[in-house]
Amino acid sequence: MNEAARPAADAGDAGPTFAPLYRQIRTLLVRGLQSGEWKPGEPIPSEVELAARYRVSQGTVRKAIDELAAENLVVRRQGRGTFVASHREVRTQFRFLRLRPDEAEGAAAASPQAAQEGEGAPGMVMTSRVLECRRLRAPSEVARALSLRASEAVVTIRRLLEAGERPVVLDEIWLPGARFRGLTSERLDAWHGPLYALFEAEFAIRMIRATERLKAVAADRARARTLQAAEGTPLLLVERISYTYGDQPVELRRGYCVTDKYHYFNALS
Amino acid sequence: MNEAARPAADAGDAGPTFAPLYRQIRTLLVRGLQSGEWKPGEPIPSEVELAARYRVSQGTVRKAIDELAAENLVVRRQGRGTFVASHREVRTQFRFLRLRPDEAEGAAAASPQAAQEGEGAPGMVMTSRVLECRRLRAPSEVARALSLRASEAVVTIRRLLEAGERPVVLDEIWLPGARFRGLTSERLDAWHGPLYALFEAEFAIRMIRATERLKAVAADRARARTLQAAEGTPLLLVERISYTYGDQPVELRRGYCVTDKYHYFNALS
DNA sequence: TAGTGGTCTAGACCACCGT
DNA sequence: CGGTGGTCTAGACCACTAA
Repeated sequence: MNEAARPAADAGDAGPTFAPLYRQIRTLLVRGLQSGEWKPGEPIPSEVELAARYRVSQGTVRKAIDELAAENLVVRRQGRGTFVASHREVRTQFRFLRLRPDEAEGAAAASPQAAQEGEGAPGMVMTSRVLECRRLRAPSEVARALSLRASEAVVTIRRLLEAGERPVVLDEIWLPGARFRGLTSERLDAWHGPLYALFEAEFAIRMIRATERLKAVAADRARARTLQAAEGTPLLLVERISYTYGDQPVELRRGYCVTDKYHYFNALS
Repeated sequence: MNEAARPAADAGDAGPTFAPLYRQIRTLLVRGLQSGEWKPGEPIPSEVELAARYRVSQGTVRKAIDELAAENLVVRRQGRGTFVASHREVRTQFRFLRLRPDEAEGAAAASPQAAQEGEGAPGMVMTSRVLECRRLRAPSEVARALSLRASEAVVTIRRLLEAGERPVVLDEIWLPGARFRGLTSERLDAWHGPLYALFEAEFAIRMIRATERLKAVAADRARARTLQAAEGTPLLLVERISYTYGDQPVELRRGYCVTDKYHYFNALS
């Protein structure tokens, strides 16, 4: 690929976009992920193989993959290959769960380096209890967040995260109904593990990034009761929108957290 | 540098550490930043010059600088050079301020791509009012957070961030006294701009990363008054520890935020 | 125009992994 | 052992910036 027509990959054609070669390759790789050509947990072709396929040097493929790895779309494993990231693997399982117990941070405090990465959730043994799961027409505000037409079908889930007997988080979740056909209370009860792993395994939807807005709010009567807290207790409200490939919003989630013994962790760099 | 003794830079010697060449170069560059050889806002030597100095290829220097750029220690500017990052520049000024007004997110919501980066704080015109600045012996808990000996000298600052007439954040800050000699209330009043820019300009201390723990708490009597809110109002407590080069903690800050019209923004990826 | 970072290539060798 | 990602080099050309 170094004679003519540089700014357009000769395989597939990434559209009339002018971008460095490695970005075009990146786009092609993302398409492969999005289309399911390579599934979560599976390896993608080796660098030399991809270089041959796209008629570019290995270095160029490498730079494309570097970006995907930086965005956690893919995981490199020396000597083995490059694998499609999955919420089913322990390593990345709790990537989006930032709530941690206040104590047990001894290690983190001692080595700030380790705390910097949002890695792992030590001793985070929380059990999930589904309170409700039903289908309804999207409230306008939910429809807006999920880029749906007004009153399109959505699935809503309410569930409680508990540490031992102690309720910690009340999640209220909305999902586009069209993408989550067959999601029922029974299906949820039968699943043990992170929700995102279920979505990935059963509905072929992988969350790749999210934005969150945090506020402190007072617990209303109902939520206070299910969280076994006093009405008016300050709760940490975490409003999240999660996106799949192509920046498509596929989840709106509001988590109400009791933060007397837990905190939301974040690293700025 | 390709005949002998690969795993040790021949200039300076980064210690008995075995690491890829580019990491050793990276270490040397960080030392240059830390020692003040290159100051915030100034350019570091060009890639070819550094390659010559350290006797490595330009590609190796490049990879080292890539990492520094990814960590925001340095900023690349095509055609001009690579510059030491500074809190005085508009681009990176509010890198650590995650509080945003609820509305005015139209743009961010429309293009999630833009919202992903913590870039900029649109229309964030908050004025700072210093309520208190004095020196005292560190409470044990503060000493621990800042890695100081018990009851060593610290400076404490209390200040209010206001949007118009409306108090939004009450900050309680602790700094190691030894590093901040001459920091007084007058000095703070005379400064207009971010605190971190002042620290950088007057005390040669650059914050490069931070960790935060967020909780929802009820406003006590005193804080409720200074925030012009009712006692018991839910406040978002942001407890931050900031670090300079070498992972040295140099600031403990507790921010109490009124989040009825503002929220804390975060992007997960 | 000269100097800077940005892209792309080709090839060498190393470290790690599974068989 | 062969295959994979990881490092390092050398050189070419491009895009941008400033004088």
